[in-house]
Amino acid sequence: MVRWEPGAPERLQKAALELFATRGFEQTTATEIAQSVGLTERTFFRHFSDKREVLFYGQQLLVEAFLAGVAGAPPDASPIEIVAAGLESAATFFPDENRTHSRTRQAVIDENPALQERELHKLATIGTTIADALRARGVDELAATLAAQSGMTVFGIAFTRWIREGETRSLAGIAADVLGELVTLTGKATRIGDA
Amino acid sequence: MVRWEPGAPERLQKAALELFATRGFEQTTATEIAQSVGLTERTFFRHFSDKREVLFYGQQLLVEAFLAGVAGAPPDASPIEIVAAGLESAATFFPDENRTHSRTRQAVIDENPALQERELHKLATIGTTIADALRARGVDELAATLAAQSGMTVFGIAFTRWIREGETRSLAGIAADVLGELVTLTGKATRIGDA
DNA sequence: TGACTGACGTCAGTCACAGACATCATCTCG
DNA sequence: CGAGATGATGTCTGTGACTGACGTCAGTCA
Repeated sequence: MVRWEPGAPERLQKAALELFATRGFEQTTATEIAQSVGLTERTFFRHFSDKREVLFYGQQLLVEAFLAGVAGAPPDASPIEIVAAGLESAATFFPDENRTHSRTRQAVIDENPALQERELHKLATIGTTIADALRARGVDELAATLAAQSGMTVFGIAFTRWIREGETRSLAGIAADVLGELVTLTGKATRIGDA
Repeated sequence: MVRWEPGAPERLQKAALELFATRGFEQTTATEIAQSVGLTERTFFRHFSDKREVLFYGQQLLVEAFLAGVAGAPPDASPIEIVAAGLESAATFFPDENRTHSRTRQAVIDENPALQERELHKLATIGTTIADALRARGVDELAATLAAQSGMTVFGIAFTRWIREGETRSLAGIAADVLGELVTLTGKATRIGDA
């Protein structure tokens, strides 16, 4: 006989997404989420630092996937190539079966500025972590920051496209294309940095 | 005989920055800010949609400066070159006399995640606006988004460096350098997008 | 068996924000 | 010149996000 149902964070996360998707983020209170899975508001805030965080549970795994890709890049790879390796590795965290779920989640985020802020902050934090990893590999400060943040830009754009209705390509494939486009784009800046 | 002192938003903004800088953002209540300039909490929230927003008052002018630069770019300029023009124009909004003030403000933001979130969201919003402007010039969707977001990345990095203790170069100069470095970096991605 | 721990509940409090309504100097127009 | 419109403000009141302090109790382990 167990005292509580196990997996409180997961149950809260699932219930929260469902409620947010139907009623909207602001129209859903933390108390409602907690009660819908037989818990109290206080317990909700023990698992998640704030109401928004429940939607971002598990992001640490994405960071680790990214870093694993960075670590696996060949020693002579350029910063952008290292980031490309990170992107490819991170993309494995979003298999095509997750597309529908990701779409639902993103729809909720896209409807609420507060959630967009949190998402951007998460991406920026990952970018900082990647930049640290690049620096640890000997990349200089500016190049590391630029490459890492550009990688986050590419990831964000690729993810948005991966989510699109009718899209069938894998996230990794899209990310590679977007990164390629970035390279092409900057290559056309003939009047800048052509040193 | 006037009923109220004029310039309520400006007075609130000034007082808020001072209080945030001394006591910290979270340790300062909206009521305190308002009372310090002889107003009430309710009036504070009439001028600013939330407590964080008081630090971002006037960002619209930055957007307009950016857009003016974009509009002034030659018709045959590449997306990156257009963004470069926008950056140069936007940089004029931060003359060197403002360095100390910007430094103080940024120190407050850097200490609080909630403020960082707002800042990132503002930057992203500007990026979206620039992307729209690029698309209006005929740049395709992906290139416009990539160029605009990259521009925001460059702006952010350049601004951080402009703020650094001991830095004497202008923001425009630093931004041009950072953009050049981005072009150089992506040019080294020999295994990617070399189509 | 008894102390200990971990996950939870209860209670009370602070503060960010928002709606409704009153106030009053200034402005507008007949 | 006087009545009503206007706009920025104050007052009052409520909700919901979060927090600290404390109590509870099943399972663990010495």
